[in-house]
Amino acid sequence: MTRSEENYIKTIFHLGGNDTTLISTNAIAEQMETKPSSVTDMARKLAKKGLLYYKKYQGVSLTDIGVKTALSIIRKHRLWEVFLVKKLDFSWDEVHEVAEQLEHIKSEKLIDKLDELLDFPKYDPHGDPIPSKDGKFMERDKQLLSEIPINTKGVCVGVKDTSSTFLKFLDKNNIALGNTIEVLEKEEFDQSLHIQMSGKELHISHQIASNLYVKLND
Amino acid sequence: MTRSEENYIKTIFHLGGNDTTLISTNAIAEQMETKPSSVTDMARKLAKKGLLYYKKYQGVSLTDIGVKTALSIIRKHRLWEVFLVKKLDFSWDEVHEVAEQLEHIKSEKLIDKLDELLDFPKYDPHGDPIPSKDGKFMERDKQLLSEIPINTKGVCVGVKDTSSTFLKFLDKNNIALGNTIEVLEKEEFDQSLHIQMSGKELHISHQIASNLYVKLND
DNA sequence: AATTAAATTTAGACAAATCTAAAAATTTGT
DNA sequence: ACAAATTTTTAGATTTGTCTAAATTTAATT
Repeated sequence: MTRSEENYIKTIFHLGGNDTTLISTNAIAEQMETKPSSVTDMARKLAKKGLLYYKKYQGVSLTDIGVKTALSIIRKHRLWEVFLVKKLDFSWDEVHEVAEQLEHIKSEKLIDKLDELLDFPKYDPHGDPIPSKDGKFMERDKQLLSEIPINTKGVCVGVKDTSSTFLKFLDKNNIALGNTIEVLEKEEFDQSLHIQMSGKELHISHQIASNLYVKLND
Repeated sequence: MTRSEENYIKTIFHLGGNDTTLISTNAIAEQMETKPSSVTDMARKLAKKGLLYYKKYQGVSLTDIGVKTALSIIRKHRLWEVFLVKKLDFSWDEVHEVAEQLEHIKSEKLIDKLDELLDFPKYDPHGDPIPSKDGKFMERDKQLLSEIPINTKGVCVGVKDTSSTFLKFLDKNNIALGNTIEVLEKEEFDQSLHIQMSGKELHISHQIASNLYVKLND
């Protein structure tokens, strides 16, 4: 598989192509910052290779092989992200770009050994699950901070927005995965939240709260 | 720089292009398993980019920028090789292929942090020197085992042939970098050697001895 | 249901990197 | 030094992945 083919497969997966829902060429083009006509060409090619189904004018969906391929690429991407953070002291807003390159390195041994070096991590630095060698992964039971009731406590386990600006903002406010958060109060007016975290009280906007995942304490 | 451009620069450097000697397009083509006409095209392109001098029908040599570029790629390649051996338990005959891919990853921070993780190694798993960030490196003072006199002792510090078959052969015979070797006797007939290593006596062919580097004890 | 709007595909072109076959330059051999 | 052999370059074609602009299909609107 070429790098370009891999990027298409990965994008289609992220757009929800793991079930039979058809993904439009337009949606893919937009996500990949390319033109719909280019997507059409590639869709044909990947369909012929058996990685996806392509219905003219309707869109594409991944075949079983396509899904397996996507999970393998995502596994590599997320393992490399863990490596960058845990072994090379990258911050979580710096890893994506480099992992985009590293995910295309072809060596099964490399990725298995990397997995071992990192002690078989289950989640990447943004809280996203890392598929196992055989393509299984557990999506964590989690909710957006903006959607949990007042006076409940949860642990911060992930981010929805993984943009550099958002992650840097979180760093600046000492919001990190693993922190325990309690919702003290919700402002009716702008849906901003008063929360307690690491002993301190904090006021955060709805925009922030709707991009932070927490796992409720059981 | 594209991956292809980087491979050309690296190959030209290895063919001796770090001085003003002109390297023929044929030699480059043979080394890279491509056609001379392809080399001509790329030579033009790289000359226009200022990475090498190209004299029609004469050959190419790297500019200062070209040499710097080559050293940067070689630095990456060798650091990744060390990583694979030291951190991921690859054997020295497995690293080349993967390092060929990893050397093209673009991130200065990545390579600097990797250098740090590995404790700033000076040599790769085959004994070849690793250029520093600013392109300096020390070629070790070494000699081929086949060329040192009888009854001298040396430490095995490198291999000339880095092919998988040769490296596997060395493994099988417990010959590794760092071992102390003493030449006991040379056979006039076939120039094979009787050596002492790790307490044991060994008989090795000229072919082996002329692909092993040793550093004489001082 | 007809027309307009939007999405998608087709057709043709382009850049990068390569190749083959023919032409040109250089080197070699006598 | 001149012809033959070798090396190198040129010219034109190919593949991959992309693009633009035009044509076609599907969806939306009244």
